[in-house]
Amino acid sequence: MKIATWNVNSIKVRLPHVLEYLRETAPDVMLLQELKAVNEAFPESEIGDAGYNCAVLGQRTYNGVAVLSKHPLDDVLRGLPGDNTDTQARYVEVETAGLRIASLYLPNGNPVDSDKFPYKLGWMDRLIAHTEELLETGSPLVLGGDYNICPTAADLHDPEAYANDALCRPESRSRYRTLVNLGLTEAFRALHPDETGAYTYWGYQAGAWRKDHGLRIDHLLLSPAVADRLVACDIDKKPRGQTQASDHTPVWCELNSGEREDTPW
DNA sequence: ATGCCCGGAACGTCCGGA
Repeated sequence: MKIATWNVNSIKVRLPHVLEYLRETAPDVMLLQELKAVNEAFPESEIGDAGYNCAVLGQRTYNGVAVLSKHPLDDVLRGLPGDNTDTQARYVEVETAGLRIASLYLPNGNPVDSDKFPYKLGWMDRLIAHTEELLETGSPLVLGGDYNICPTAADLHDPEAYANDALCRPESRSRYRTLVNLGLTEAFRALHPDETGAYTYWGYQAGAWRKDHGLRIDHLLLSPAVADRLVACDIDKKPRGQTQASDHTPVWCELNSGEREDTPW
């Protein structure tokens, strides 16, 4: 089965691209971020016609996340636990296809001298705490989305220029490592340990796409039982090259059925 | 140089994005 994640930067503008992507690549589960639309404006009927059930946490103007699945969706959790005063729509988690799976849009955190940076770090602390609880349940888990984290200097075109950026700051990266070190596998890096120049985001400004000045900030994190099933993971650059593209492009992974193919003793 | 481009909200121009 295939799982993909994509920050679409407005579901209203990007719906034709999303429908085309679903038709061409047919993921079992598609995680979307930056819908920039309220629940009522989410194109559930068009996506339903394409064969997908939807779990949506929308918001006006900013944020907004969704999980689309060819399989039934159950036990939907809307919002990241740990702060009842947080009104930003950045997390939705479901049970589908035998997995616990979340679509997340981690705060950007810039500028780092504003309250946005501590908000990002606090959100990451809540994500770590919630993930610890999820792992304790033993459910196979996938956490996918726009993490707004460049894990290492190998994950962006110009590390020096971003040294003090919230995407690269040590406070951000250390929390990301803590999250992964709970026992998660980052799918792309696990299968492409030495690849450089692999990006999922190219800004709209300064010809970044044309010059391949990108960042790898969209990730799929897998719990151990899911990582055991990982057979492929890659970045689909095609959507970023289309006219009226999102500034992000999809990342996907392929999981086998979980049946061991070797002969048991 | 925190702007270059883009989407949203709104109707002039600013905010947020990363």
